[in-house]
Amino acid sequence: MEFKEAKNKFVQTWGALGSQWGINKTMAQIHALLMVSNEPISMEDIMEELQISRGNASMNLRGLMDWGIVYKEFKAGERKEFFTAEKDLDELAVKISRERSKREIKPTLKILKEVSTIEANNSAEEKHFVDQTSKLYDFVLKADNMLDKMTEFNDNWLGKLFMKMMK
Amino acid sequence: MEFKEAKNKFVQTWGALGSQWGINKTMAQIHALLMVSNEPISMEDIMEELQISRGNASMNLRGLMDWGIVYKEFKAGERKEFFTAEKDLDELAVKISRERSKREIKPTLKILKEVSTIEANNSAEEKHFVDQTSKLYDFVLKADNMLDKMTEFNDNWLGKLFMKMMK
DNA sequence: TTAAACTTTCAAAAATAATTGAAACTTATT
DNA sequence: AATAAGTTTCAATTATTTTTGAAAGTTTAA
Repeated sequence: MEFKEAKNKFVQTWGALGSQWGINKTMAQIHALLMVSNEPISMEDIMEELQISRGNASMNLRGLMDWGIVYKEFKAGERKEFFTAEKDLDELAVKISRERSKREIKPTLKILKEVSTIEANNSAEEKHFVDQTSKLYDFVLKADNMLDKMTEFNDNWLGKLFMKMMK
Repeated sequence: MEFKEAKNKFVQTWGALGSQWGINKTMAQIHALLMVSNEPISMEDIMEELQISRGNASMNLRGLMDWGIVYKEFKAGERKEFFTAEKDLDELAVKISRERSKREIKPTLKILKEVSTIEANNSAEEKHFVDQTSKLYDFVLKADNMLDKMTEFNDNWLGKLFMKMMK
């Protein structure tokens, strides 16, 4: 396989994966492209390489910047903007999990708390509902904390020790 | 908040969350409904409660069973089929992570290996591509293994120790 | 201040994904 | 073997999400 083919395959795969994870295809593709590029890329080049419109490129780049995983760069003497992706994978994982926690897990926890604290009458049905949603609340809270700790301690001794233990 | 309202809120929330994670809304809603129900539910009841068609209910129940998180049950004397969800959350997490690994991570690793092992010429561009995709391969492999180990040891002493360490 | 270079926005169009419903299929009962 | 009870399938429809492209907005430079 030659470079161009490999690069294309990577971008396509990352894009398809994105869809399965609720991220739109183009956004994932742009990210893929920036990840494997050794230098900043202009919007023009992204449009060209992925064959997408200016509007599409603009909106998805904005989206990636909102996630904190793509940055704008300015090149001396150049008028236009260039973009780079966070290339440190540990850092990328931290940012993604922080953001997902903020956007999805925290709001879900709020709802779970609400619905699990209703006054159940003594029917088995209502008791089970309260019981199950409470368990879910605890579980999600635990998972969220764990993920947070794991990313936080990612590359320190504690994390490394854990990796060894789990081998 | 009264029971019916809470239940509805939970089902809606779980459904919305599903979409963000690449699971279709109805599938997530059916799962939610079964999770908080203390007894098996028939397809009729699911259709009624979620106001969906027979075909939709059938296909999404099938999907949930393929994930291994919903089971068919037969009630003595009853002709029709009833459904229950896996209610043990640790078990649910294990099944979901196993399945996602099989469906998404493993195929991705295969591609990453392919594209990261091309013969790079000595341009910085190609070198960076190989380097970055190799790192990505290692990272994804490590994460996949970790998740596997974590769910496997979920409720044994090692897991519990880890939880304590991370507090 | 004007014009050029570039970016953002957003309503309309296109693409994709989910849903319906009725026919085909299965299984159990008489 | 015929019928009834129930389930699955899938082409057509409907709903949702993404993309386009051109107008409006910004910034820089002469």
